[in-house]
Amino acid sequence: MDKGEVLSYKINDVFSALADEHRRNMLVMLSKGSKNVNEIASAFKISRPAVSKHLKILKRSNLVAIKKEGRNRYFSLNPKPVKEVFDWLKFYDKSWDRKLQSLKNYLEK
Amino acid sequence: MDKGEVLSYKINDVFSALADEHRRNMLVMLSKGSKNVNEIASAFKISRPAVSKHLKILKRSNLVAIKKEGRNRYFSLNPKPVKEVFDWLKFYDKSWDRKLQSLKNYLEK
DNA sequence: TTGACATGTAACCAGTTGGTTACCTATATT
DNA sequence: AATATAGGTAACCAACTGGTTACATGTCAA
Repeated sequence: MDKGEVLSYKINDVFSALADEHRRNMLVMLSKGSKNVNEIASAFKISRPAVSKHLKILKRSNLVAIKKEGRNRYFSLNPKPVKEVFDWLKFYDKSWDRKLQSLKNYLEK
Repeated sequence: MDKGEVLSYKINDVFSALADEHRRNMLVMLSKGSKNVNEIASAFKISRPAVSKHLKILKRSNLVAIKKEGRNRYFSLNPKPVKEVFDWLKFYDKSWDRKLQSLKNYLEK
């Protein structure tokens, strides 16, 4: 019912795309270089059409880009939507700089 | 089918909890102080039971904590799961420090 | 103790998700 | 031209979501 604000346009799609283990693992795969559908599918136990559906959802959220080459479709990572996620999450602390610092400490621990 | 890894336990719930505009707005509300169900519900156009459902999902993801006081239930923000989200997202860039810096620049722009 | 208030739960509905198998199209290969 | 390969689409199913209204429970107040 709620159509969302201008700034957070499509951020729903980004969050729900990330809310699945298979899709997150696909993104991790793609972070090591672009791959075609069969290369991606062979790394998972689900069927290839199921993988196609996941890739469609990742495409919808703009987390991946597609380049056609003959009969292959190469998927690659698009980091831009992640910025939106970070941008939204900053509400969690008004002193954003301090947050980044404590987060950095946390990750380095 | 996939049960998830130890480190990302429940992170699915965090992402899907964040994948709804109403729930994100509830979190923003709570970032300004704890509130009971009616205070939260009165800020939205949906019914109170619908708000209860959203709060249940936020509770499941551990993004909020509940304190009972008489017949009121006060909801407050729990920032811990957000760290898991940041932790997961760091795969996006091996040079995490640089990422934080460019992100900081982006947000300050 | 009677009633009002705060909140959760049940039953229902329509739409979406994540999986399957079967089939179609397009591009290579021989 | 015939066949193999890459990948999308359709039809189906069970489970979950997000909303509703109606009802139940627990606590405060007159």
